[in-house]
Amino acid sequence: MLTLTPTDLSPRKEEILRFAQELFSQQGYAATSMRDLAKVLDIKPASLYSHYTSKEDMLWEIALRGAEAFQAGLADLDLKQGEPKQLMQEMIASHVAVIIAHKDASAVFFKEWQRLSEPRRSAFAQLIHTYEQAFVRVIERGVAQGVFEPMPTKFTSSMLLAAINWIQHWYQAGGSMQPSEIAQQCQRFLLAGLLKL
Amino acid sequence: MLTLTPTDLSPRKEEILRFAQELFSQQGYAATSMRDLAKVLDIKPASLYSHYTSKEDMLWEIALRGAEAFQAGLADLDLKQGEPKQLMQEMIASHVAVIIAHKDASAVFFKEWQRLSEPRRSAFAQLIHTYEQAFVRVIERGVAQGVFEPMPTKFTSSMLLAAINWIQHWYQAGGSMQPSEIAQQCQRFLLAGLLKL
DNA sequence: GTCTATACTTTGATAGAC
DNA sequence: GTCTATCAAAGTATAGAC
Repeated sequence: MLTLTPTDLSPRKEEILRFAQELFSQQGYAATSMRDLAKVLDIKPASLYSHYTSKEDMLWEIALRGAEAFQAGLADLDLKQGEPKQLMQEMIASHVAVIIAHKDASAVFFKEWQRLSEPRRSAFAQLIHTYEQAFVRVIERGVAQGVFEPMPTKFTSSMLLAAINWIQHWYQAGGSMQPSEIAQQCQRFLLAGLLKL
Repeated sequence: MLTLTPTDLSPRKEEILRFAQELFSQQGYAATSMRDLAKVLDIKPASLYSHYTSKEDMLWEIALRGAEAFQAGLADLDLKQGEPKQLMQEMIASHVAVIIAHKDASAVFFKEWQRLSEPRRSAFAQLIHTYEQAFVRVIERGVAQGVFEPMPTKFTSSMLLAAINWIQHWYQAGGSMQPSEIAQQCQRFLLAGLLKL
């Protein structure tokens, strides 16, 4: 059976995972070798296998942690009852915050999970789908209430998330825009596309 | 010296490139082997080298063709003088049209070019930058004219393009939305984020 | 937890015949 | 333009000592 929640790891495993995340995020999973990873950790490649049984196990662990972070961001929101406009603002803010706080894991959540082999790949696609559905539902509710413009809701929802996801490969801590300003600009730009004129 | 425009290719080279595009787009460049490519072409791996001297040469050729397609889409527009709102609508329509007409090359233009080695990688980054600058300039002009909302123009421009780029990995010919409807929805959603209220 | 040593596989690429 | 045959390098992973 497939476990869909991250595992508690020893400090050393955590440390290795942090470097793995960074490399997978920067160069891509397929283009990152165990030798590359060993080099940045300054150990021999074989030593990695005392901690993880395979490269894919690392990818899987990183992906699960990413998924959990995004889910957790929505956990405090009242997705069923909240007023769509306000709720969507909060969801956007949460999504931005997770990307900034977990930049490397986010890259795996967005892209690199596709390198997982079955059945993990399909299971993970399902986790992503569930997360995205939360956005679709709120947009649907906003349209139904006449607060949002009529629109293809799945299409728009995915486009909105893709717009925010771009922040992942642009953001650098210490850049010219503060996280709060980034979130604000996302809200302004994206809400405008949803709201009725 | 580095040539920055695509080469005229023999029919056979074109055919090989079409399959290479498809695999690079679907699985990623790094995760696609020459053996994979040979298999879909139903030839032996070694035969590929009668046409291309390396795997990276294919990637380079595909990337250049992608860049040319996006550039060409803007060629007929009066980027310097056009009225920003109208112009941006046309630029969005062009960008969408190129993605749909060159789905696989677009994936390379958006992502896989990063696997190029230097100096090609840097040269290509410059091509992309130039293309994106056209969007930035028009947005800047719109803000200056008071037609668009005040905003961080580079940030917004990149976010806007990222939103459209998502279409690349979503679009399937014969899907529920027609290309014209897709372009229309992009224009509606994204222009709203630019225009002054 | 890391090492040395190594097995085995996959990969990009070349040489030369047809 | 494709084949067979082959290589060297790089890849993932294992065994067993310290």
